[in-house]
Amino acid sequence: MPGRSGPAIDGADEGGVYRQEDDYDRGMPYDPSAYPPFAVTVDLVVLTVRRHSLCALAVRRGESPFQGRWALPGGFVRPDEDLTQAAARELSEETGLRVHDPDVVPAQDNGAHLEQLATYGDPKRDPRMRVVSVAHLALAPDLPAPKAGGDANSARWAPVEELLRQDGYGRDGEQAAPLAFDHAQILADGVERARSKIEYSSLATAFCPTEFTVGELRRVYEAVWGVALDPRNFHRKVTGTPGFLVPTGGTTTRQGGRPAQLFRAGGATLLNPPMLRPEV
Amino acid sequence: MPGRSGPAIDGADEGGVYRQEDDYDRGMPYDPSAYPPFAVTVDLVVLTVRRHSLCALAVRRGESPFQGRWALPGGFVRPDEDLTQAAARELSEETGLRVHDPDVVPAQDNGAHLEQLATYGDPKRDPRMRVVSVAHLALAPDLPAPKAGGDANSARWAPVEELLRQDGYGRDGEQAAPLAFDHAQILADGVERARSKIEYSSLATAFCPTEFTVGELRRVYEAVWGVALDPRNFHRKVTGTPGFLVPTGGTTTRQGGRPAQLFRAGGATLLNPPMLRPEV
DNA sequence: ACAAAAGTGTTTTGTCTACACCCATGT
DNA sequence: ACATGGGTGTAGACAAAACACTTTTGT
Repeated sequence: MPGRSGPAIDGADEGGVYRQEDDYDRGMPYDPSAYPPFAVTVDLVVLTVRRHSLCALAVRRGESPFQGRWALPGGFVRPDEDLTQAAARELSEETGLRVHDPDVVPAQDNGAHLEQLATYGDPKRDPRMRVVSVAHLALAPDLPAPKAGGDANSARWAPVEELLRQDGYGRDGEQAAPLAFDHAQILADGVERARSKIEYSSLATAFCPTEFTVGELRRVYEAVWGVALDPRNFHRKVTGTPGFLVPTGGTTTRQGGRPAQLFRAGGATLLNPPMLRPEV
Repeated sequence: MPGRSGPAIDGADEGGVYRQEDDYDRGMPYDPSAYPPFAVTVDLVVLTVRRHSLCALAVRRGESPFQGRWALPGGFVRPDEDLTQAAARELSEETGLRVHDPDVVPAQDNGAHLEQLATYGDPKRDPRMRVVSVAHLALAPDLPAPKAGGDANSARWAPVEELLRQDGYGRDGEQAAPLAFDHAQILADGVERARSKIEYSSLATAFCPTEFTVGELRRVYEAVWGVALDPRNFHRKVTGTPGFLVPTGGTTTRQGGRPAQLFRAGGATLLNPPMLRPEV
């Protein structure tokens, strides 16, 4: 057992405050002074598709550190709630979205998809204290407008390339300074997760309203992947994948042209065969 | 903003101890009494392939709660270390394995693969206190024998089906009681991650020694997936996938039969085309 | 009439599967 | 000689890409 001097009580050289045992779960009693105090938060990567581009929800920081910079929405986990509950609460507070109930299949309640993304715990990621943040990924259909704290200037949907760009300025002169903390990394990880997951799952429907056309679903894939897809092959593939889409019987011409069939998300969550992302 | 009364200071009804703001990162100063105290740990799902079956490392708990039950190895995150560092330290302490340096490609240092799995934070998952555990997944080649704390009876490699079985007994009369805490769920998630990830990545080589044959790699896939694969097609596929395997020039007859070429892991991490897992 | 978007059919090209068959060693 | 695992060839099933072509609306 390399680097292990004995069966406990390491870390005394950091001030003797914490007992950092290797084997906490072999029987440490509850003693608040016996473990290092961490703050645990949830941060949210909320993605949607607006005007043919993949956008994320960003909130403006009002105070130091990173005052005035954009950040991902997030907040503390409360003592009595699960991580997923905390993320769902934050999501609801920021967007008014309810989270889709996994027991209700297919997802026809217009709720958002929410899943855990990854956890970020670099000791220096927050200069104020040790914060471990459990990032979550939420996918939502296009929403009216962000309404954060009543302050219209404090939250917005921004294209992810703009939020991840470290140089230059955004579309309307918005300064494109890097996101606060390690949120650029979190956002990049969330986008990558979404990009890969719509390949082999029916997740792309989470970006669509309850009823949608094949063309609208295709524009979701095109926006998330940043590629152009052949409408004919896409149509054949998506309607031929069992359980992906169920026709509602209705049609719409809201996209112009010939009336298109309306579909709802089917019960399938895993697509077989998968949607293939074109090569680079 | 449904359910939101104002721009902060919720949670006072839980005793007024913590300020559970929605927007901690908009400027809360460091005040230890201002956030709920969480313990943060890492738990490890360490997988290997032994005797044609997928095995995980389990340690015996010496004290309450769950005294005498098997659990996953784990421990506290120290105040000055990253989550990955904590997991690598625990892995080294439990197995002596070094973690493969991601800068050294291909992985020829016999190090283990280590990645973050998911985070578990149910308020009741540990009866003693609020513990948020960041689980990690480690994949290792077959190892001599576990050496945990010098006590040979306190750690073992066990087939994952045995550890996940909630009824009956193990192979050598070992009681198959459920794993402690929520570790059965964590193990199941880790196994599922490994099973899906060897499909589209070169991760399966992490179960092999530095040099290995195509047959040995095939037996890894068979053990992890629990299926039989056609040796001829597997050989063609795996040697035909660019960057997956690099021949070393040597041969071996350690499996009997005709001498087989030896390979090292190639630089590729993502396999294209992927290895296809046979249908159920 | 024309543009625009929705769908269908067909050809070509490639990959997966199944299995016949040969190769090189140990006993 | 024969068992054992390693490796190649090949034919049929199947899926994907490319694209010609028809359908149904709005203007």
